Amino acid sequence: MKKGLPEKRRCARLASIFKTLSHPQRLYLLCCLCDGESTVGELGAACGAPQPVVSQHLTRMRLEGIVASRRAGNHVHYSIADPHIPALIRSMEKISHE
Amino acid sequence: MKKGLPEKRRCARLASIFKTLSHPQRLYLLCCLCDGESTVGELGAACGAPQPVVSQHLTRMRLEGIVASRRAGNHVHYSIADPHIPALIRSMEKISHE
DNA sequence: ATAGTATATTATATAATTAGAATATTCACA
DNA sequence: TGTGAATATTCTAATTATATAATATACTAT
Repeated sequence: MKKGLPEKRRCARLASIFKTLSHPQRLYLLCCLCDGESTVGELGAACGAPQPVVSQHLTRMRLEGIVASRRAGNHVHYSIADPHIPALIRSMEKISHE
Repeated sequence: MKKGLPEKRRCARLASIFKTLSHPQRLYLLCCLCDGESTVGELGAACGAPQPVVSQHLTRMRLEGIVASRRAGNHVHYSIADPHIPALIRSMEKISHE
């Protein structure tokens, strides 16, 4: 047992974030949002998924605190909420280009 | 649709890695391994899980290419296989201390 | 060969996630 | 107020992940 290990409670929280990132479409949505905010419709077009599915994924990420939403008319704009996420995604993009 | 978005195939690969990281015990094991290689027994003691469970988690991470193993006598030493993982974990540790 | 220790595998029951379809809500505007 | 567009919610079936227990393998030393 070395120093500096995270507590197990904290591991559970971080694992939960990873779980939220562990779906290909959610990850793609997040990558899109790293370029700036988008509406649900734009995101759906970008990832080619049916609207309810996109909405479900966004809701899940919002509940996890990863993205935020604001309504403008009858569009809803989503954006990255946790400022550490883009760096995490950049770290991730260096991984195994196999 | 902006430039520089990862391909969907690549998102699937990266999401799979995230899924592997999305279990509290696996994440804890990885954090332990960031301090250097350890045997299955040491890891089991560190995270307080039964031996078969630890072994299952390690096998899964090995199949994903995240860790590697070498046998020495009847101990098996595990270590981080993908050199980008520690950076990914450090990025993650900056996230939401809630 | 036998016994003991360390690690790995398998089986199974349970729980969680996912896709897909249907429907509901919210808002703008005629 | 009523219609259409954008988004959200709910439900169900199918899939996948997990925990637990039992058992198997690999190696060392006697």
